[in-house]
Amino acid sequence: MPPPDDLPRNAVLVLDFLLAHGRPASAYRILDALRPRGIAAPPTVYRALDRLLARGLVHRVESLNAFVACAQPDHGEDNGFAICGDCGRVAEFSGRAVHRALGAIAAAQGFELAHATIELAGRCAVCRGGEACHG
Amino acid sequence: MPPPDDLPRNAVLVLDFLLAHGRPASAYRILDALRPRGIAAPPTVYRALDRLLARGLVHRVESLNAFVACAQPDHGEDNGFAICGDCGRVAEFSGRAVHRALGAIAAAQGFELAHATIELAGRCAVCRGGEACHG
DNA sequence: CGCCGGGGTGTTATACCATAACACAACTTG
DNA sequence: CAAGTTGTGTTATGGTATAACACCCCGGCG
Repeated sequence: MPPPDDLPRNAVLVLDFLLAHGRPASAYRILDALRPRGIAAPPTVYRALDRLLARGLVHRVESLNAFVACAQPDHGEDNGFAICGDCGRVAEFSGRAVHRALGAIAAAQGFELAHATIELAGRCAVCRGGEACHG
Repeated sequence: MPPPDDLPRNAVLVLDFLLAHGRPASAYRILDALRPRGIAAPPTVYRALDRLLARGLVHRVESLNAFVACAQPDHGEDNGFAICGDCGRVAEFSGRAVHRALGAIAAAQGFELAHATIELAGRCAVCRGGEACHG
């Protein structure tokens, strides 16, 4: 199931930008960044994001309405993000253990779990260290 | 810290609607419902929601960009929602155990956890039962 | 009384997030 | 070539959220 590297041109542009960006970016932020590279309208960005999401190369961060490149495309479906309120970076963790626990909670209510969204807000180790974080 | 019942008029209108509605509603959905009651513009709804969120009487469902009344305002900060993809209802669970686990995961990365967002997508027991769920 | 201040509200305008709908070019397959 | 599929470009629109400003009500206080 993992991604064969036959991505269309626009998807590559978007993925490269997100990887370089190193933190979540909104679709319109991506659009602005890629205008010089020939991307002119929102649907182009969203189409590229759809492909990348489908392959697990990018994740959506619900609480930010934003998207982030996945550093390790080999993990499962259910990921968590620790979102630093100071610098905006996210640390991703593959929440398999958490997922199991949540699956049990859901099952106890007769709920059939398809996908879990787990997002942690707080401050990352760098920002806690006292340094301003402008990276 | 729990809510003394001195809510402003508009907050009461919004909360009553959400309680009656029984599932998440977007701010604009709320606005439409309350237009006959004299609410005319988005900021009015968002102000009421801000109050209700601050008191824990309402929760935001990130993955739906929507809001839902909290049936048991006595639980903690970190809640989970099990969101049925068929009928749109959510079951809320107070994820204290989950929160502890997530806190440990975050701490292992030096992350200071302020708030956890946990949302499960899937199908609820009613909809799994085969009945169409139009409630 | 006259003044001030704060909270809640109303209103307009605007920014940001996301997608529908249609047209077109490139490619491949029969 | 005709037909189908995939990626793309473009326009227009709908849904979500907030900034900025004006107003009213009410309570305190000189």
